[in-house]
Amino acid sequence: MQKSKIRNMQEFSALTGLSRPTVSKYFHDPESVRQSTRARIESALAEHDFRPNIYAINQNRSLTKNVGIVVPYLADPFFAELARQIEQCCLERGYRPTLFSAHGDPKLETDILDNLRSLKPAGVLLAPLGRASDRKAIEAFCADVPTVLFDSGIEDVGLAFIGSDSPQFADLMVDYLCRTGELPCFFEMKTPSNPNANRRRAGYIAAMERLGHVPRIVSVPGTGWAFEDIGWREGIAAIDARAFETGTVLCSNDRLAIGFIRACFEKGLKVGRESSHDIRVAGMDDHPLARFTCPPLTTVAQDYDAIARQSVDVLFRAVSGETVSHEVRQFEGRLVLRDSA
Amino acid sequence: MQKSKIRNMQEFSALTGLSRPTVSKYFHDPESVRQSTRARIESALAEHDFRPNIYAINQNRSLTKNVGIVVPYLADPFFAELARQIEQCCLERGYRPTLFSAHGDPKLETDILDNLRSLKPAGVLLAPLGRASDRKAIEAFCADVPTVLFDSGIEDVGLAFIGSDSPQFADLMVDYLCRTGELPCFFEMKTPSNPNANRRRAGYIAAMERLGHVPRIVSVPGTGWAFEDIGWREGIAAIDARAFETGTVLCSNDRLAIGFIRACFEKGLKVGRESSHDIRVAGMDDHPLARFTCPPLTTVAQDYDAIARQSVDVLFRAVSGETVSHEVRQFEGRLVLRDSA
DNA sequence: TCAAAAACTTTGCGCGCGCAAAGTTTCCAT
DNA sequence: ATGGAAACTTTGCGCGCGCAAAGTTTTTGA
Repeated sequence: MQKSKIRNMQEFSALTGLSRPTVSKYFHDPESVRQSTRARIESALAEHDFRPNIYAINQNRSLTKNVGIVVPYLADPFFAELARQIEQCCLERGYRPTLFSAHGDPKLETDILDNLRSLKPAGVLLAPLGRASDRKAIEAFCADVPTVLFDSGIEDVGLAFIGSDSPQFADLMVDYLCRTGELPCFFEMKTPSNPNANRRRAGYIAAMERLGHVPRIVSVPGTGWAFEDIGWREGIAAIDARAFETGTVLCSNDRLAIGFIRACFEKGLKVGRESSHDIRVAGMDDHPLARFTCPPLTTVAQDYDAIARQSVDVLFRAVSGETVSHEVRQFEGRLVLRDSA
Repeated sequence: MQKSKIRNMQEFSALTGLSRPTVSKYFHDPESVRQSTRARIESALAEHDFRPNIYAINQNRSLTKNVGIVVPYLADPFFAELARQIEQCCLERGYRPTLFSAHGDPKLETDILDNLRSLKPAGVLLAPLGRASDRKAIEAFCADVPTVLFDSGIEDVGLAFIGSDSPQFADLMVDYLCRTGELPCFFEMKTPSNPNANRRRAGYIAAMERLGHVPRIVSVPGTGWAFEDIGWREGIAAIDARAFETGTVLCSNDRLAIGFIRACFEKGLKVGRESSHDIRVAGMDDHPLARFTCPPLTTVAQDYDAIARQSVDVLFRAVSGETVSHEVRQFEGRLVLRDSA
């Protein structure tokens, strides 16, 4: 396999003695050419190591193997992990995923969608920013490109919405917390960046009322995606202000909880479920690091695997011609009992 | 701005009454066409909302605005954050970054590089997997495409290496720990995935010897990128085996430390620098979540911003014609004193 | 005012490849 | 052997756009 200056398929095909389209056919499916032809190509390949230009391929293909994956904030380990699993699913099925992060910026999200059109993707998996998203832009995009929304849905937009059953998450945890100790207060950002926060609050309220309790919500200021920081700073402020009427705090998500646990630590509040502890703290998501707080965080686990697998599944079913009516699939959460609550 | 079926620049230029190349010129630089021409294009644009296909552009451009960013494992918040900053730097300079993660897989890393050639990037910023990388593939790639290595270098490969001064990291922390308490043991993975681990161990050994102490290294088994998990499980095992000869543990990186702190918590060891505590724990990196352990983690901060900025800077200097001799820039770490040590 | 210079626009070709239709070879049953 | 289908290969054109050279218009200077 020597260094070579093969610039394109034409040049490569020349030194096999075959025509370019035949070689092209081989690259599309090695089995589709005669055995003798295949051997000639592969021996040439062994010496010259040519690879077709993937973007030129996709420019002309009627159906490409490209898949776009868009998440709102990739530096959030939750999305990083989910994106990773989705990428793997796509690769396993022989597709070419490309990952994009909106970095929390609606403008960037729209730009990404615009660029994605140029990629001519077979389909797109999109976790929208949520409230901040340019809804019209997303609708327009979904009308043009087969798109599955995941994590956060927009009513009747896209082929499907695959995510978690946010109210059920809250319900599950509220039920557990009420059964086992003091009633939970709900700790959240007043203007949350992540899109499921409102549904979680609603779920909390509904669950509390169902059990005959008065919801107690502590909404704190803060914008952006530095949730741990907000959980910490505003957690301290809330503790100082005696904002929590009970000794149990349900955080809107694990990252907030991670920050809040540090706040408790600093204020000398011992977190845990034993009666010797001062406060119980729970989160939601089963963030990759939720197992590593001290004490480890009790939370409701998102089914990463099911969301990834199902999203990819629905997308490829639709792409391969199956007519799919707008499907909504919200996986239930699983209570993960650790020591924090 | 009505929905339109403009498929390409030709169609678009037709309804402005101009030729396609003129419109192309406009998209390349709106100032480069006559004011009256520009007005015509922009009014047409207002009605039909056309955007050139970015991949078709890059197929033909002699110098594209594409930049490839490759990291070894994107679900690691350290790389996610570094990649995010690099992306921002590229965007600010009018380039189009595309992010790739090797997901810890050398084969995937090579595939990514091969695909990157098709993108015809102006340049690539690559944080290699390290020892696991296919060194030849990387060398060959760097010979063809202007590439800056960051985080982890390969001798004399690429335009430059921009990273951190790993030995200095260890030196800084060892010095601090020795000054303020018991001598530090070094806690690391025997076969680490992340590439700087060996240099950190070497730095630890050198620093200890410089200060006249005997290095004490605890190397634990474990593969892959679930460092917290390894730090936790193997941390417990090491504590049980009384592997640490002193009450101070310097972890090879923050993620390991996060796991190890949980191990301490479970074993009832109070982590902290006061004499009332049982053990001091320190890390390296200033991982995004290092501030949120309990107690917050004392560590050596990588200069994310400098690494991102400098990498992008060197790359674009080289891309814009400046001849750059292989530059190595290793930023010093900054001691971040928190409460864990 | 008018020719030369500058600024701008258009023509024609190429990038690397997919695709359909046309041409060729191979295979098999008769 | 032979005709015809099946399998395979080639021809010709198109994708959406950049680029250089050629053509056109506008600006400049004496």
